Amino acid sequence: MIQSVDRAARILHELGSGSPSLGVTELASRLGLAKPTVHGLLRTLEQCGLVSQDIATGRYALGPGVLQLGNAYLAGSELRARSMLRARALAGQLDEVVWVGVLAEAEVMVVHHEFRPGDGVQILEVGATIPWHASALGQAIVAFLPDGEVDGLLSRPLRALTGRTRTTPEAVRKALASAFDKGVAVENQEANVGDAGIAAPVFDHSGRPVGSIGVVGPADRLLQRQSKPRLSRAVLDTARAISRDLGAPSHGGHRPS
Amino acid sequence: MIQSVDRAARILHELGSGSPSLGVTELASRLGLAKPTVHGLLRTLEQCGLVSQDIATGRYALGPGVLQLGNAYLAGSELRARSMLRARALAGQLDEVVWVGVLAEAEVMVVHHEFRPGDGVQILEVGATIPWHASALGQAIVAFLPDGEVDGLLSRPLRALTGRTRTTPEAVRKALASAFDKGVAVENQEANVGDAGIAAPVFDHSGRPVGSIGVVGPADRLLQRQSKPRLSRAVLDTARAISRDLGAPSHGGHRPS
DNA sequence: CGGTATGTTCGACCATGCTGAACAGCGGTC
DNA sequence: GACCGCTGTTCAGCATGGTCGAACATACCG
Repeated sequence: MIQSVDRAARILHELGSGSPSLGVTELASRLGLAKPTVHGLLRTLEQCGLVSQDIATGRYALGPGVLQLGNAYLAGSELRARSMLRARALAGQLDEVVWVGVLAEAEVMVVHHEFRPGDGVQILEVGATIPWHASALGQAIVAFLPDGEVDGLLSRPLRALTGRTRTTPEAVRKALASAFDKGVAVENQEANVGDAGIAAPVFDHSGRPVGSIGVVGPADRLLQRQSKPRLSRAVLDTARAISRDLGAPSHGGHRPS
Repeated sequence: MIQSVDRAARILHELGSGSPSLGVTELASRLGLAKPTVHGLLRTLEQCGLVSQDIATGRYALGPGVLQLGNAYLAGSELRARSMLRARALAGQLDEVVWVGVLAEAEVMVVHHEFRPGDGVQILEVGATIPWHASALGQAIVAFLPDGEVDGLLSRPLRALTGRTRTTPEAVRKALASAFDKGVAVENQEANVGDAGIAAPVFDHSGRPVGSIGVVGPADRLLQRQSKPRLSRAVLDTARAISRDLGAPSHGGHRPS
């Protein structure tokens, strides 16, 4: 581990978590480093375009270079490229919002967002992250990971976001077992009150889950007795098709129908 | 300048420019570094989530952490936050695509994209970059920068993207003078054949241009004799309103009407 | 099976990164 | 206007962390 690169990354992480800008002294305090150390790292990051300084206040913020990298990440994402058309078709077919996500540490991050056709004002959620355990997208991926990785994730704190969020490893394991058995994860108001999600994992050529695709929307609409099976089937079929596009082995990871 | 942080940033830059994934040997060659050096940097970046390795091929690619930072950059952008509603209104009023951009090195980067209402399939361009001199968004910002910064930008190569791209410092200075005089930059098929742009700068509380807002679309529609003055006025008015929202001094930077 | 090219590991060396101390500038208070 | 507190910035000495040559392990190809 190269210490100074790790420190620079932690600075970027701090600048990216909540406060739009931070001062040298504040960053030094948060990271437990000397001010000249932080200052030197910031200057280098600034020269690279990853950070910029507000001249008037002296405070630092993320720079446009990170957006450029984020965009490049999306452009290079094979999962996203291969999902987009099928996600659009799914959104049209089901008349629901469709998201594609990947696991990033203990969260699932949206890499593609297909709007519900005909809806009014919607906010693009690409780049947004949700704790994996509180979302169908996240549960769908983790359910198919190797045991060691699942254990690792379950050993970390499982934060409650609503009153319905499952936060004990036992309860989350149950949800994962169900997702594994059915091939589809269902989440009912664990991330947001009123919202639910249904998602299925997507596998790559090696048979490993690399992401998931799912619908998100009002729980009373998605989890209606007649809707849920239909939505689940459509999501699973789309996930399988994307997996095939990515070269996944037949039934690789997925439950046979 | 901290060398190892700079090297790490250059690795990210290489991974973000074209090829979706690169090997250690290829990166070492491009950067003129030893393979163990690159390997160590990649390992650290991987632990930070900014890079990930394809286990099957051994190659490295940008990781989800960069998308998270890109998203955080957008979330923290005051220019973007204060532009969004006015950009939407402008797109509705003019029935055109509206972009908001910021200068990033020698390019202008789209930080907000408002779709043309009613259009069919559109690609979100947030994060996309265009050479500043070949776009109205870029010219609108640079026209109001201090002379020293303008000179610096003009001393760099001015690449041609179409047959109409102005590439000599003299020609670009003329375009900048016109943008300065009128308060609005107009670009006719310099970035893309068939497309034009009309943009105005946005100023912050210190009176410095921090971005621009403009319309982009087919040249024959935007630059029609009756359209152009109407679009220019609406874009300029919107830019002024956003500048006021950002606390810019009255007529700060903008030309008085 | 041999050759080639890759990613990875190891350890010695020295160049770089780190930090305490000090300074410059700014805003607030009296 | 002087003083104080706090910030970002600079400097130089020192210790450590980063670099890289050499070697190795692995995979692929003919």
